[in-house]
Amino acid sequence: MRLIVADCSIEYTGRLDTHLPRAIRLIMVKADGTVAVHADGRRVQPLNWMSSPNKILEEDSRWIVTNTKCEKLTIDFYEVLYKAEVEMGEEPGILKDGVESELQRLIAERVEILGKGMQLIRREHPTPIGPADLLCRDIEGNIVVVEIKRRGDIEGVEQLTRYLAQLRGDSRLNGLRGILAAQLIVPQAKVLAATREIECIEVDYDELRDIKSSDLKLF
Amino acid sequence: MRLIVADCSIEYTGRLDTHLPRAIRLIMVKADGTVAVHADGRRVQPLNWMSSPNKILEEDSRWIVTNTKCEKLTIDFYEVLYKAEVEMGEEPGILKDGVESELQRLIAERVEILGKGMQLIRREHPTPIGPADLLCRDIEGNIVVVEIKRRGDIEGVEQLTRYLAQLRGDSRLNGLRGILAAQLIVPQAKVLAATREIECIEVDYDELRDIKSSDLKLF
DNA sequence: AGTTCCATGTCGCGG
DNA sequence: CCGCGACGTGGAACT
Repeated sequence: MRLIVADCSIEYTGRLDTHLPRAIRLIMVKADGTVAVHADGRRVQPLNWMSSPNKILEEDSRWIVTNTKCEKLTIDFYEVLYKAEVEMGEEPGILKDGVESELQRLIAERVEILGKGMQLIRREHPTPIGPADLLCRDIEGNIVVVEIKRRGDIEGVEQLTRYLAQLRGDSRLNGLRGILAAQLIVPQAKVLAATREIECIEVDYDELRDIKSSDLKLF
Repeated sequence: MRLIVADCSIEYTGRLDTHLPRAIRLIMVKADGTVAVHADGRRVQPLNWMSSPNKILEEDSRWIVTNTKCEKLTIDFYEVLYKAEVEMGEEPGILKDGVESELQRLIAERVEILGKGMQLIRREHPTPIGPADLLCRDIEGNIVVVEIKRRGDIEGVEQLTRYLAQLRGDSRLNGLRGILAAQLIVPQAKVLAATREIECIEVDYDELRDIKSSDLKLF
């Protein structure tokens, strides 16, 4: 990784056009050629960037970074204040715990928490408007569409409603109903869900993990 | 801004939990205390971060960054390879050209592309749930709500649906209908829009600009 | 402070 | 490579 602190002005042309007036900024060049420009302000994100794969043309006082999608980043240098090059090696990667995909996996492995006798048919059931998280069959043989969210809000209810409307066009799916499962379901979502006969189930993440691990111990 | 390149491992606990195994990374501390951790990989975004306002407790080989929302970032240092502190001054700010607001302006000046005889009533028509992009009157005298997006997806259809539902409560607006206008409209959005009798219109940005400029030449 | 909505969203996964 | 959806979405504008 190369780090350059410089007095510079910058133009970007591509998905839109941007201009950064002359000022001091940090320019980060990653091992793969990714370029990011950071100011010292409150922003976490860079002001400008160019993802790899790209090409960096370095002239005396001007860099021109281009990619195949006709995007162009032009950096004009007035003065370079600091420069450093560091070998950083491979990034082993970030481990995340508590995201939706994990919640979905945990629930899919323990669908009984959604109702006695509930059986998983499939995950990511495809529909023309996107995949439904879980498709299950309840103890009475009805098909149940399950939408899983870390935080259940109105958007989650809307999403599930769309899947239900779509799947109700499929005559095989009689007695179709929906369940919104989330760690937390906001009151507004519960109210909206009630008007659409969608069941709301709040699941405890840690408890869920315990159920799963005790389950694994049994077999 | 402080720049630190170090062999470190990092934990984040807050909205979720993350773990970064020991490796060499860049730690950026901005003037206001914002902390960002970058690897040398393809990512433009930091692996971990803590926005200001926050508190940084610096011990010998461990930093603990906390904020008022009970988020915590813990950095364990094994070796510091590079350290720098730079004064960068004020960021004058980035100027952007070609974002949705501009697309809205272009369409507002040429609403006939949305239908023969279409007339603009107003931009940013206020509703209790946010402003509708354009309010128009079609050749038959019906009110048309227009939602403008650079990319039209399901969320855009939902947004427009909410405005329509809201405005249909207003009895003056008989024959109300909706148009989703975007540079690109994804198939799923078209499917959903069709079920709600929302018209989808794809507009070409450059063409739109040409129409506008030729329009200007005429007068 | 709370809400809404845009974004060069970015990122990762699956087809 | 594209399509799709989550994201610690971030960030700005407005109430």
